[in-house]
Amino acid sequence: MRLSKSFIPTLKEVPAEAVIPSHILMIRSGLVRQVSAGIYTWLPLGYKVLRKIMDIIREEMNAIGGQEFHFPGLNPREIWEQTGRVEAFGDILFHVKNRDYVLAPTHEEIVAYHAKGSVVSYKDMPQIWYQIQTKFRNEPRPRSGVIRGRQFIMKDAYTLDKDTEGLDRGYALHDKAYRAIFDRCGIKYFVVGASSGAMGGSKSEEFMVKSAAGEDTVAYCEKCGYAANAEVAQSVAVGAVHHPESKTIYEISTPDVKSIDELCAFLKIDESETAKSRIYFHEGKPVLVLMLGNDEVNETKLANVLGGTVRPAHPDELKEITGADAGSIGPINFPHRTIADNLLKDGNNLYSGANKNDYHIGGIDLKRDAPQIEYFDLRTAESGEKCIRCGSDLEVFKAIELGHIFKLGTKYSEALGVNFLDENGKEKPVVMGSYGIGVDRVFACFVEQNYDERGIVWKEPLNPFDIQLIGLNMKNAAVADTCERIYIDLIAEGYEVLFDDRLDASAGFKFNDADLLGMPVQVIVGEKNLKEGKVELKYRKSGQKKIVELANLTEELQHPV
RNA sequence: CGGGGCGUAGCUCAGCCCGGCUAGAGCGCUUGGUUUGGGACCAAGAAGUCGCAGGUUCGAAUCCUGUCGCCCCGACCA
Repeated sequence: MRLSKSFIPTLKEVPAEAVIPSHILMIRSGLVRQVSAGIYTWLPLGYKVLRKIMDIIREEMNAIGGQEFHFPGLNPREIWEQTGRVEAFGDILFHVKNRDYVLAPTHEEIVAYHAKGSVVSYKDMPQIWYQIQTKFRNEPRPRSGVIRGRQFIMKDAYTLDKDTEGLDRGYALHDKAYRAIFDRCGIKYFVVGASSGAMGGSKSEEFMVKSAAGEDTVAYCEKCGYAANAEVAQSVAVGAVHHPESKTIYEISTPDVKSIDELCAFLKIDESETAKSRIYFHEGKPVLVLMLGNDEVNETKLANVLGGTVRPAHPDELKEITGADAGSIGPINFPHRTIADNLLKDGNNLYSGANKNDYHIGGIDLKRDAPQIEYFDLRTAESGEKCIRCGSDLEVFKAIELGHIFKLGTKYSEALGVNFLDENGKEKPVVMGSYGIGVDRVFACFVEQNYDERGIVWKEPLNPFDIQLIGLNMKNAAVADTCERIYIDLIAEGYEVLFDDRLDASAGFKFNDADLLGMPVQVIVGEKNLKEGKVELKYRKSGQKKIVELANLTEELQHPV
């Protein structure tokens, strides 16, 4: 393709609305353009790559027996009422104003609609149905370019089975297909077991990519693959020390000491000798939560332990409950339920608040002085702690969700009456699974993982072109003629070539554009080298350059360095 | 929905606090010429109802009110 005739609007300057690298580069290199918040046009070069991603997805979905559909984006609201999801989605669901239609944010309802009355016998199953289609969600805050949009492209698949064993098989097939898809796209990812949230159903796994732009926080062990959402992640951390001699408790005047850091500095002690108190409300009653040192309370774990929901106490409530303000609260003589993190279990000679402003208590032996305490895992795992499975270092970081596979079960088939007759002539609801991939996210994540200060660094197989052919001075007849010949030859060899044939662009301009666009190989034709019958090859990733005989060009291209 | 920021030419921004001649710069664009190995140079030019609406004022990009949009943090997130 000739650059002079292509619509590839590159930008030298960073667009004001973009913040994260992939978003900036996707706009700067003319792949996408924003139309409105969370709404993007895929420009020709970007769409070319997007199609390559979709082709890979198609191949792998077809390989596990998937059949491609194209479901409508516009759905009758009535179907969504039947599963209760108009209410469940709430404001996220787009409603059409002049008809009783909604814009589909996913397609379980439509799949169930088609299955009903058509998939009627156990002999009709299993089925794997999928599509690659635009989805609509009225996100309250679109962000990070195409990573969270109001309109996005999703590959969604659905399995229909007669029993849970069938569902297990379909689920396993998708797990395999997803790994193949992300591997082929050249994306570094990991898999996290997750709760299935509002989708309903039991088991689910998320395919994640590490990224500062991510919306989830996960703990991950590279060594053994242990990965968990930070809300539930466990880790091995050093607990409170049990000294052979337990001191007796004593009160210490600690004027203006409010935090653990200040307490440690004031008493010249280590964090591991302190216990931090937090007051939460659970079912209307206060609960003191005691953590080692500066460990943060994990509210998800706390809620799981107590059952139901919890909320932190307001500052004005603290005084009433404890007799002190935040910073001086402690477990000794605390009149309500007290629970503590496992790391404090054997602690003695600890320091904590005295429930009296500006006073702390030292010499605490929790077993002796607060025997009523119940112990649970309540802390949030942090980087550098050890993996509970293999003991290696655990890393906690932000991640983007690329794909999610769910065992739905019979939620939708029961709601919509999608039943079949089994071997015994007994009527049963179809067992469903649901499997999504954010196609635009695959694109953005690839860019997040493959760029440098000059631009995107494409690699097989997603690269939009194999080669960028650069004619440095196209007004020079020898350069122009040689470029034309190389262009035709390379295409004949089967390469996809982007030919920078612009007449008026200067050399530096073309070099910078080529680096920004990021094709794996640049073939550079300039007067200087051409006089000696040579052209230059530049490999985008390494930056390595090589002057080669024009006659040997195609051969050289077959042996990349 | 809470907090913060921004809206001036295709893009990036200055001007606004402290109202006053004809609203600016760089990049990009058009025309002509010179250039061509790391975002060239010279000359001439086109391009903005200063987001929108109302108000204050002799006078508003600038002050006030409202409204819409965009970005960031948080909440939310199959």
